[in-house]
Amino acid sequence: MARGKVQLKRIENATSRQVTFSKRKNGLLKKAYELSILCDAEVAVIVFSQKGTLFKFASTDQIQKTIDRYRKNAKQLHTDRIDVEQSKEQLRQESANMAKKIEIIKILQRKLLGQDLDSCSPEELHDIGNQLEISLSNIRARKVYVSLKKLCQMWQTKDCWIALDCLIRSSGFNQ
Amino acid sequence: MARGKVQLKRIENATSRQVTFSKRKNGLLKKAYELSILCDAEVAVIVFSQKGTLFKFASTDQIQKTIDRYRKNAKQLHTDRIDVEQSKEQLRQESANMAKKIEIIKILQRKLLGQDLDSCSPEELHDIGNQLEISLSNIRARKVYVSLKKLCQMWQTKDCWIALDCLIRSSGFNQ
DNA sequence: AACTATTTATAAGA
DNA sequence: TTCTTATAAATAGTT
Repeated sequence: MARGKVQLKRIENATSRQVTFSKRKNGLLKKAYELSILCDAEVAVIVFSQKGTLFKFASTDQIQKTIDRYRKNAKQLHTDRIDVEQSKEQLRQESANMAKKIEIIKILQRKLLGQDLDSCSPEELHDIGNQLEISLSNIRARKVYVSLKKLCQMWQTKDCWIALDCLIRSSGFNQ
Repeated sequence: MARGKVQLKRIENATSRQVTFSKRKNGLLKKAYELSILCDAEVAVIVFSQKGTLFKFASTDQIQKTIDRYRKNAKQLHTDRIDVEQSKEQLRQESANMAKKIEIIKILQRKLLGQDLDSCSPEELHDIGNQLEISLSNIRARKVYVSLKKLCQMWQTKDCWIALDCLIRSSGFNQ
């Protein structure tokens, strides 16, 4: 813009380029500042020199923060996203595992309920049958225990005749 | 910068301010472009008009991406985060629900296995006992079916004597 | 949106 | 780097 028009292309001479960078960089930042003041606009300018030095201008705190985020480098934001995705993936995996677990439990459940037995091998039929026998005997034992407990309580409260009646009935029906 | 020096302060006249904004904004972006070309620098400029319209310049892809993030506007980023948190929360809820489901199933399972019966009411004991009886009779029926099927196959393959032997044994032991 | 008088920015030289 | 200065660019006020 002075002493000769300049071609819009990379300045080959390194020194010249450095000088021009310094001048124009300052000009750009000044212009940005003026624009923000005169027109009450929110302006942010980020300039990296070839060496990697950062120059910046920001008119407000809010954009300043955003620029700070830039300064921390895009990688940080990227990393954050990856972290979020990973934790979501983890949760998805947990869900999937639980779903499998539920399936497995349900398959056994159905067999214990006497369903889907055609998918059982003879050995499995045998094992489940045994387990059910054990379960049933536990159930029966528990019933006897519950009945006797009730009976004892009644006996203690002197409801002798009612207790005796219960004893007779439970031996006949409940078991 | 022409027809009178300008005071570096907010232009009060709204129209004037708008016009100046438009002109200087273009000038700023042009300068940024020139700087990036002439000096091979990485330049990004972000300008928000008073209305909130965004104008930007970026010399490279890498900063372009960062500027795109700006363009989404801080609110958008915030919204994205909320969305992410919500979907994570959803997954957490699903997991929690599945965990509950597993617990409920397991409680019944344990009872079907004849465990934890002391937590059962007499009615529940009765129901589970009935269910187990049903399960057992299904198991027995299945065993009979499997045995008979095997027997029929043997009969068809003319293994008469073996079949007969099995029949005798299964009636004695397997059932 | 165009014009243009001036101010500003800056390329080249010192 | 900084200063100088001729000249290119930008732009404030006007049309």
